[in-house]
Amino acid sequence: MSNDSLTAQNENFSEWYNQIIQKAELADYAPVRGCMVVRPYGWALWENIQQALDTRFKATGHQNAAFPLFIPMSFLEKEKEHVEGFSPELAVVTHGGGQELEEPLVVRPTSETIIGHMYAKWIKSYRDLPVLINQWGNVVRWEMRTRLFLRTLEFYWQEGHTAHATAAEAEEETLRMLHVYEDFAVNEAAIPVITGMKSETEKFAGAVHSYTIEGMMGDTKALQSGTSHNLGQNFAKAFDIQYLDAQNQLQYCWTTSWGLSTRFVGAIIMTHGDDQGLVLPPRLAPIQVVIVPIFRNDEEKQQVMEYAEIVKKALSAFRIKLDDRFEQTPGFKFNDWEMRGVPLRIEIGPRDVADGKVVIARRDIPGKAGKSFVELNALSHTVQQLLDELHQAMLQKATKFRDDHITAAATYDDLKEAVQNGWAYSHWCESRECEAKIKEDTKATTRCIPLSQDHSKGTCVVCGKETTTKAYFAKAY
RNA sequence: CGGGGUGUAGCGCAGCUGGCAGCGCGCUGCGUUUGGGACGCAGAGGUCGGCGGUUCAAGUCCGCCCACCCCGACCA
Repeated sequence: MSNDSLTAQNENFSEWYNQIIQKAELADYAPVRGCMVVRPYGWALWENIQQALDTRFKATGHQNAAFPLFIPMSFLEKEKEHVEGFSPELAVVTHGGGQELEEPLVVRPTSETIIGHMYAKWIKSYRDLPVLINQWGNVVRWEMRTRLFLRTLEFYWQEGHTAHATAAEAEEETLRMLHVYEDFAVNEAAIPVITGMKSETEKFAGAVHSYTIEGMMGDTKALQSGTSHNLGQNFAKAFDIQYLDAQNQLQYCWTTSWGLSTRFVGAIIMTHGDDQGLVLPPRLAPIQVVIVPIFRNDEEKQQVMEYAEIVKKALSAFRIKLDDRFEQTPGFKFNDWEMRGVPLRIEIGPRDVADGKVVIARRDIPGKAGKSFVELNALSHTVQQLLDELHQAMLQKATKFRDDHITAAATYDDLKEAVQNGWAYSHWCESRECEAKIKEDTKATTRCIPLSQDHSKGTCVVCGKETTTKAYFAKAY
């Protein structure tokens, strides 16, 4: 909307991020501290994320359902680690209908407890298992410091909750959904992520262990972009989720939970954005192709608009918008749509009408270099091809950026240096003490113990103890 | 909760030793424009964060309060 220059550079990254969100009209601040208003353009992006995930959930046998926003306080208190983890950030309702409530209600920070309570009623036999349910909804966590999309008091997400007959099945499910998130991130959002396990200190409150997809943002900080938890029998025991097995023996279930939130919108912004603004991954972009008509007089306007309608029809398989704002100049629109991250722009002027062609400009390649002429009859095919190329190019660029900023740090000095502007990948003895020392000295935390690693022998980067485990260390959002 | 900062038009800001409330962008109307952020003319838009004090006179000086932002602590 204005010609203020933006720079996606380290010292300005935070400012850049906020400006992009405002200017691209993704979200706005609500009149309540820490609360976010998601605007239509931002919500359209979220809806595409929802759809991409939902398709994958259905394909893996999950069903959607809805559980209440309010949870009795006593439910939260049933799982010890869970309540300890969440109590500082709970919003509590004490009054309803003008009267004080007998028992305070918690606005759900997550739904393990109430869903666990229901599962206990629903599950009686091994024949009832597995239960595979997902919920789309909103949750509230009273965070001290907030950032749009990344950490807000209220956020939108999906939370999957499953119950299984055996530990092995639960673990299988936990990893299956982790890989669903990985597949989504890579193949829909063009965000390369590292899949791994969270350390004991970083895991979900109440989980046996937690997995994460970890992404590197444009300022090299890490973002936990989705998580999958193996809850073991912790919640089954707290909520009496039991079943009779084939030998008529009463058994506790094994449960999992997994979630991905509107935080992922922040991941998209911070992974792909550039000095011009947003760059949206083609498969999730609310508008994949925008048509900008160019004309000088009424006669040209009529010709160009007629032609533009034909082009629009030819591309009806895509999410397409014809920018018919006559009061704005083409140059303005070019910049406007670039800022909003639209992957492809089609320019149609009198010359193109005469030639039976259009100009297509790629968002990821600035200026003339990203423009090409395309014949009308090859248009649909070319657009599909370009969208795919764009996706691949964005994935490659982000992958290269990430790999260029990961250092295999063998010594503690190397690690301290590496986490200043990137991630360190180092041997670690898995002790809380060494983890805490790194955090104390550098503000970097263990991001994850990656699933794929060679388990070569080495010594802990902090204490020197022998280990075959490596982990990523980085500053994080 | 600690440290720092900012509150003046929708947004971004200027406003000095107190003296008629301003600028840029945006917005409305008309006209000319339109292949990389157009231009002219005419307009609309204000509880200067709030309360109190000093003064002939306060956006400006003093006191208190409030809100928001940034950096910490804390956390997805």
